[in-house]
Amino acid sequence: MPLDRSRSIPAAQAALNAMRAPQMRPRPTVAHLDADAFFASVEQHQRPSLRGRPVLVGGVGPRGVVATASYEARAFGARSAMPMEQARRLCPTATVVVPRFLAYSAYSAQIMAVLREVTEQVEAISIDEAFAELDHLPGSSADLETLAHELRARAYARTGLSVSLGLGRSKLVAKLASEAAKPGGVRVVDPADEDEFLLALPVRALWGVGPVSAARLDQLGVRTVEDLRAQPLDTLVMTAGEAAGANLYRVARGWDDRPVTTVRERKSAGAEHTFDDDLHGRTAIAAALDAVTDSALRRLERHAVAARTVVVKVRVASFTTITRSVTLSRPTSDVAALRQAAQRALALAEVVEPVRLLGVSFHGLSEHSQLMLPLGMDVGVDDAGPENDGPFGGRHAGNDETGRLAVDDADADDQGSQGGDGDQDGVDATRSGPVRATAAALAPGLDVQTSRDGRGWVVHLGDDGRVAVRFETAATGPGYQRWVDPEVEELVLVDPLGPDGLELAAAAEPAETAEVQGE
DNA sequence: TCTGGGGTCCTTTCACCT
DNA sequence: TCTGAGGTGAAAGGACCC
Repeated sequence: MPLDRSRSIPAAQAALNAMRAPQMRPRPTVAHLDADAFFASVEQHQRPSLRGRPVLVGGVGPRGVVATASYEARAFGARSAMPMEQARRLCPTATVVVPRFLAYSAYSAQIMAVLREVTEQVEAISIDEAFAELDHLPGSSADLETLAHELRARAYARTGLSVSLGLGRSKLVAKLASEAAKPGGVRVVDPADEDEFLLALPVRALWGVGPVSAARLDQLGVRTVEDLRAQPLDTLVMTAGEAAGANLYRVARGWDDRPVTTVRERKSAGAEHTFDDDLHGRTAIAAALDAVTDSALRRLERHAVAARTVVVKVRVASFTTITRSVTLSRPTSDVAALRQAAQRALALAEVVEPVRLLGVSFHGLSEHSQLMLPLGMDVGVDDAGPENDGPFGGRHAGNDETGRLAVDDADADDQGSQGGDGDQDGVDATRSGPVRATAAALAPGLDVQTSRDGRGWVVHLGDDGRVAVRFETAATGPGYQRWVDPEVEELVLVDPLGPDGLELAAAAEPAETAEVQGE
């Protein structure tokens, strides 16, 4: 993790700092925990018939991609971010399911709790990853390694999931160590062994070096961290840019003194959707934008009261992405004003091609909202006035009668949306409490229940409207499968169970860690 | 092969102000 | 009054992460 997301510094300062070695921790007290194939492992834990079998978690629509492949599926070449159709071809025996973020959040919370039992300094960096600072604990590297094994065992006991732990004297090394420990291991890198560990790694292993940077470095003949260390600062800056170049210079030397931070400020919130079929025509695109804006508003209301900038993202059929934004004069929670700003930004994009993706995100988040003044006093990028009916008086269908964002409405609207599973996105998989299943609301992997068989999950949707359901939970062992016709027999969508096999608390707010998507 | 979704951060460009 | 330098903020695009 070479890029310091938490402490942004000006580029020139970064270059200057790059030349100085920081004061490093004396012992490998930074732990990085990473759950192995997290989404797929949760599925295998809750559905015993999937254990030891290839599982693909992701979007099931024609444009879906793989969020996580189980290790069994990886053996066939399936990988994260691969188009689902391609992964299916590589691994025809794989079971494909949509993500269930409510379940993943519950497992994540348990894993994070294991870390918090030994330190308050836990930094969750995604749903399945966290740093922990252990510098308050006495003892040698061997003692810390013993503790890491214990944490691993505790996480397994509590969730049934395998996690890997890396320990180093920096976040950089700890993260790379956990990667080296996978699957299901512990790796402690002592300061004395750091160079040997780092120098052999390919540059692509470093956080912040993606395909583009790796290709540029390759042209310099830089393929390993050892190659990287041989490069002067100015060469790296010319190759990767001011900030990234300075970071590469430091990372190549193992220089990283970033603290483990427990709080992070959210900068934006939004939603986007890739359509199964491209949208044609201004009317259809504008209508679809309203729906995406509503999804984004639901996310916004979970994280902030108001936003100032609305960014619209349009990906057209040729896969070109256009973004346009509208910044209001002040943050607002006025749903109508935010929706309208999104429509204005869309107009600025002057889209002529068919549209495959629409996204809306809100920036300039604020805990406070100010009244929107009517009569064009709210100056945007273009000359359109806010056209609302006065303070909080949105004309459009808002989130409540006042048009304001309802901040107390904890939802989990996007459960199941990862992977772009078309119109099934965030449907009833997300709702608390039983919901009568309809064909449109079902997707492979969702939790269902019948009065006759109890709890199960959707394995397959038949062409005739019937649903193949396997009735099992983590507690039952592998279950039986049978066809259910929802037209004839009551089939109910239910919330997932937690790692303890108990019902999740109704309308539970997903853990903060769950909101960093992906795995 | 045909490319998701939710984010953060960086770089470049431009407008505006002093 | 004109011009340029430098700072700042917004906008847009892109790389990268999980």
